[in-house]
Amino acid sequence: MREVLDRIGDKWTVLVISTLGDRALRYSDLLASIPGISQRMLTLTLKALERDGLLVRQAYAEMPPRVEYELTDLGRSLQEAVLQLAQWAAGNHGAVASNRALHDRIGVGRAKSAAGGSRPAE
Amino acid sequence: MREVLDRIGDKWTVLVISTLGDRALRYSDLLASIPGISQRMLTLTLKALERDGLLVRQAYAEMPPRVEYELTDLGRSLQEAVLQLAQWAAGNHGAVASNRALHDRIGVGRAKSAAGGSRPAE
DNA sequence: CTGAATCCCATGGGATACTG
DNA sequence: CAGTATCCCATGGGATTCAG
Repeated sequence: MREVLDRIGDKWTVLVISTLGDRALRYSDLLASIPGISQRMLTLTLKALERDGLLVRQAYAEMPPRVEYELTDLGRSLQEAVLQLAQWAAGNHGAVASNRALHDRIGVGRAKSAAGGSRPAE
Repeated sequence: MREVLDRIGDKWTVLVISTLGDRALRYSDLLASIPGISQRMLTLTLKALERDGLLVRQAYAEMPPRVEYELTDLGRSLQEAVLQLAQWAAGNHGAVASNRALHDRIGVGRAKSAAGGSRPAE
């Protein structure tokens, strides 16, 4: 459990995994598709993922050079689990937001049930 | 997607969520059940989770004081998604470890297939 | 285009001590 | 017991620059 967190706990890892669907993407594609990520973080994240066998790096000796990254079967299996979280987020971030707003407005103590705010969507 | 990560991306949040099963736990229980967490981090994490309606805090005016934390329905729905990850970790951390070992030993470039190392378990 | 290397600062988070 | 407050350092990570 602790191990998965040292792997997933890093947000960039999750973003790369979820961005990399079933298709292979180039370095520059990933850089553009993940808003806010820096070259440094993308490179480090890709290396770590390749090291763990979650994705493979394919370099083509062309001009200009082209490098593609693609999830392995192992990586895709992790992606599925990650997608569960994404779906949860999509379905419940509204409830979370309203709970937060209520909690902040009322102050600590009385935020018991925000009109179904604490009930999951899915 | 980015929002879920600012919530899940923090390892302590995930550990608290997964530790808090269907039962309510006291502050000291959580502190003991989550190896490595500090008082500070536990407190901050609990506050954030309560704020978002993922758990409720129940204080009993006794001596000595007792405070229990329990997941809300919303929190439990998130926990299910988190458990998917935990199961993935349990089933595949071996494959990840062998991939990593192979990658480190061989050096970059040739770690193609570690005897099924890149194939998911579940 | 795909990186590697360096600089440097913000913050995450541990240790410790104090309070209700 | 259940926190809160403070100190303080390690690291995460952005910006920038250089290289193949």
